[in-house]
This record gives sequence, C-alpha cells and structure tokens, in this order.
Amino acid sequence: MNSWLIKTDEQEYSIDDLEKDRTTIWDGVRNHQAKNFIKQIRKGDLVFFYHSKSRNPGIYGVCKVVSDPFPDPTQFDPKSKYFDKGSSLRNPRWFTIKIRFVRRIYVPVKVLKEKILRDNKYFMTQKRLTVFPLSEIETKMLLDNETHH
DNA sequence: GCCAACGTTGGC
DNA sequence: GCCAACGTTGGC
Repeated sequence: MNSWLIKTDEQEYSIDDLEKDRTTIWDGVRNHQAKNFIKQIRKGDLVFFYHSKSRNPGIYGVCKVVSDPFPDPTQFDPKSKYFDKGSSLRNPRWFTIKIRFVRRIYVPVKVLKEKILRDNKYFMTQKRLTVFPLSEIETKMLLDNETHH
C-alpha cells in the first residue's frame, strides 16, 4: 500500500464537502506529471487531503482510495471547464481516482514544511504539483501527528 | 525550438 | 490583497 498527498482548492471542494459526500471523484487534474502519479495509484492506497488556497493551508483529512485509476469523465464533457477536445474515449488523456473519507486530521503547512515533509522534494520544490507520493516514514509521522483530534 | 506574455497557484 | 514562482500558450 502506498500513500499520497492530493490537493484541492477549499473554495471548490472542501473537507466539509467530502465528509458529507463520503466519496468523491478527484477530477480535473490537467498536468502530465500529476497524471503519471495518478496512474500509479491503486485501490486501497492512503490519501492525505490537502487544502492550499485556504486561510490556513495544510492537511485536513485522511482518505482511502476506492478505485483504480480510470479516465476522468470531465475531459469528455463539452460543458465542463475541464473539457479537453484533444482527448478521446478510445485514447483518453486524463485520469482520476475515487476516494472515500476516513477521518479528519489537521496538520498545518508550517509543520509539514519544517518537520514532516521537509525532505520531500515534491512538496518542497514543486509547489504547484497537485499529487505526489509520500514515504512510509512521512505517512507514519502524519498519522501519529493527529493526537490533538 | 525559443521565449515573452499571460494566467494561476500558494503562502503570507 | 499582494506578489513571486512557475506552467502553459502562442507568435515567430
């Protein structure tokens, strides 16, 4: 089992939405490096749910991946802002996964930066990458950190 | 293929 | 709200 950090914009889809919906499709990723990571995610993997454009950026939840990667439906929908006319059903360009809410945690970006993810090259150097893998040690530290909840 | 212009992201 | 960093676009 692997674990990953994924980002969403709090304005668009927040941890509150996810807790209410229980499951969601994490769609709309349109970056090739991110897509390559998505294709490596497997059902049963662990996901940490991060809010960036927030007043208090940080990790807000733990989720379980409940599907293998599959073509992101929004790429085929002309009404979607994620529509990609260069993609086709036969040869889809973008992929997504389905995740299920497990529980809330809160780890502020300061703690991630100064401690838990300070050796994570993706977190530290690729601010705009919306999904990347976490090591076992990082995963353990994140799970151990949730004492105050 | 280069690179300036542009739009978006992320942290403060 | 600001702005640096950075990914993408489009003209050449």
